[in-house]
Amino acid sequence: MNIELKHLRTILAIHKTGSLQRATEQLNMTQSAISHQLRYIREQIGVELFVPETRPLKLSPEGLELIEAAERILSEVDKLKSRFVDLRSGQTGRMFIAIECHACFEWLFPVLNLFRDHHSNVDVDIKPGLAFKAIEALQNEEVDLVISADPEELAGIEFHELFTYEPIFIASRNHPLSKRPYIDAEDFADQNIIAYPVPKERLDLFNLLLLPAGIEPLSIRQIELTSVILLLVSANKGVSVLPDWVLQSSRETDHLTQKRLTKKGTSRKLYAAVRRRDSEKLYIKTFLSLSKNILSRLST
Amino acid sequence: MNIELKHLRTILAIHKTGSLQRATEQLNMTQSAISHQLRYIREQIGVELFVPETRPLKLSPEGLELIEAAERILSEVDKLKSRFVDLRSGQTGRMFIAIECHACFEWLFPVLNLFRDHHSNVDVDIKPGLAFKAIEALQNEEVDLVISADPEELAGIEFHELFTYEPIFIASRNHPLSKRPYIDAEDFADQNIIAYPVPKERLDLFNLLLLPAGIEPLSIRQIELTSVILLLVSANKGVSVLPDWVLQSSRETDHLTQKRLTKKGTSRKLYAAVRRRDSEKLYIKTFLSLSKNILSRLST
DNA sequence: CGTTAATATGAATCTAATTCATAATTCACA
DNA sequence: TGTGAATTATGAATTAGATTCATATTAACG
Repeated sequence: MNIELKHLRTILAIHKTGSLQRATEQLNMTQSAISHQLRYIREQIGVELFVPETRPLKLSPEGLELIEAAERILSEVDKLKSRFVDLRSGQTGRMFIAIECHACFEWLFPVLNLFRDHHSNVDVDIKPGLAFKAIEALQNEEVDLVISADPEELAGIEFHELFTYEPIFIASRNHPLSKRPYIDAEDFADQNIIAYPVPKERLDLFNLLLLPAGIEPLSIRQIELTSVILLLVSANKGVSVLPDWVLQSSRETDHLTQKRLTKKGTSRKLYAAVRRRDSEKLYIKTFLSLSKNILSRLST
Repeated sequence: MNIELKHLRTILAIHKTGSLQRATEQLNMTQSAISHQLRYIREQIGVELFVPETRPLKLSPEGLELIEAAERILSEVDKLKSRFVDLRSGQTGRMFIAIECHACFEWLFPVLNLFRDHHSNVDVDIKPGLAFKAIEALQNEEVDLVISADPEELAGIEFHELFTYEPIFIASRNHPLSKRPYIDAEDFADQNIIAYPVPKERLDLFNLLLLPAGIEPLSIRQIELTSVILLLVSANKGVSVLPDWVLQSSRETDHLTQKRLTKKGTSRKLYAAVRRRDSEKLYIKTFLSLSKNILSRLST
């Protein structure tokens, strides 16, 4: 027995209009086509759906059952369709975020709070623990957006620039380096560094200064939470380098000095990577736009 | 956007087998056909269902949603299909009964009680008030079975003989006619008749005797309920003619005499009319067979 | 990195749905 | 009841669309 949705729609149209003739308008088919189809359906299900030789067409009890089931099924299908229309247009969807950049929680949470006001239908989550494989996870569709500082050329992936920030040296007010106008690579040679627990090459300090200069600090202490890093630095247990936005938005900077790295200062850019296919989605655009403006919001 | 059940089945098969190649077995199609279909579906819904360039094929979040909906929809369709298989085979269905014959309640209820044991899935009802238009209602599919004493040749309608019965004259023990060995048409000329409230031509007494003989009784009193007729006859308010089975199964016959109509007695047959299309249905067959045997059951 | 297995693609083929033309029914109204 | 108008059914011709075949392309795994 082969039934297709097309057949259910035909039966429904015949029933609603009361005749094959009038159903032609709804279905955009000739009366003949409808008649042929009706016969096919009758053969398939083997049960008379309409009382024969009556006009207007009257449903048999079996036909009535079919109509009821057909309405249920078709409405379910319509729901599915409109769901996909929404998905396609970005009215709704999933936005799982991977962050390569450890400090990014600081601005990401405020962004997501704003985001929720615009797109409460979008299923948002932050997937930690993907730090290194984040872009791979994006290609795999395990996540839908990656915050990264290292854009690459990849098929199907787009990197959108979010904002530029400056990595800033911090130390206790009592620290010897707090006298300097700025900090250079060599200054770290005898320092205890406090940093996020990620490979060196992904820390701005190493990336921009120490690795190019070939300088190794005295020690590196790895700390997960930004506020703990600030605490330890305040207590003069070491020095650190954090993005300027972290220091702007934190309330625990009273006992700290902040210095530029190198005389001219340094800068890095943050990017959001998404699959090209997703980049037109409304909620992705919203997210990008909110992210680009978040720093000015945080500083006010 | 055009989606058919076929497409849902294809997606489901691909997902379950994990590859187009293996889905060929389930779907009985070539890999090429499946690939073409998959592309068509993608175009229709405009959303990537599988993560591209991965093997084994992995569902995208949207694809997962589709699968879940597809399973719901297809299971609903399967339910509908098996419903029709049942309907066609007569495992289930509707059996609305119209009775032209007023006294038939007497044996119909016992039959339906037995019937329920065999076909609890069948929706049974007795539709009163259709007395005259019963066969028409059968053609209209308002009812599915008619108990009738007057078979006709009608397209699409079959009359199945149930049993033969004898219309019997009853009167009070004190009634003058109770002395007679049998009753003839002329005997009714000065009698008060008690009968069901139906047109004369549908009463056995008139049908068989009085109309052919051109005899009019003194009066006719119309009474709905069989037990009330028996009561009135017992009380000598008039005489009546009832089918033999009524008298056999009744407990209120003590004060009555029963006489044959005419010396040789009379007989009538009862039929069940059904639409030809329904006559192969299991439950219809069961009903016919139970009805044919009901009289012997009642008399024991 | 090459070999193997799987998927995608284009053209050809084939199936099945639709239309066209027309016959057969049914309905309404005289 | 019969007659004309409207509706449905049917068969053949056409068309659309689904499937296959042959083959190119792409991933997977040693």
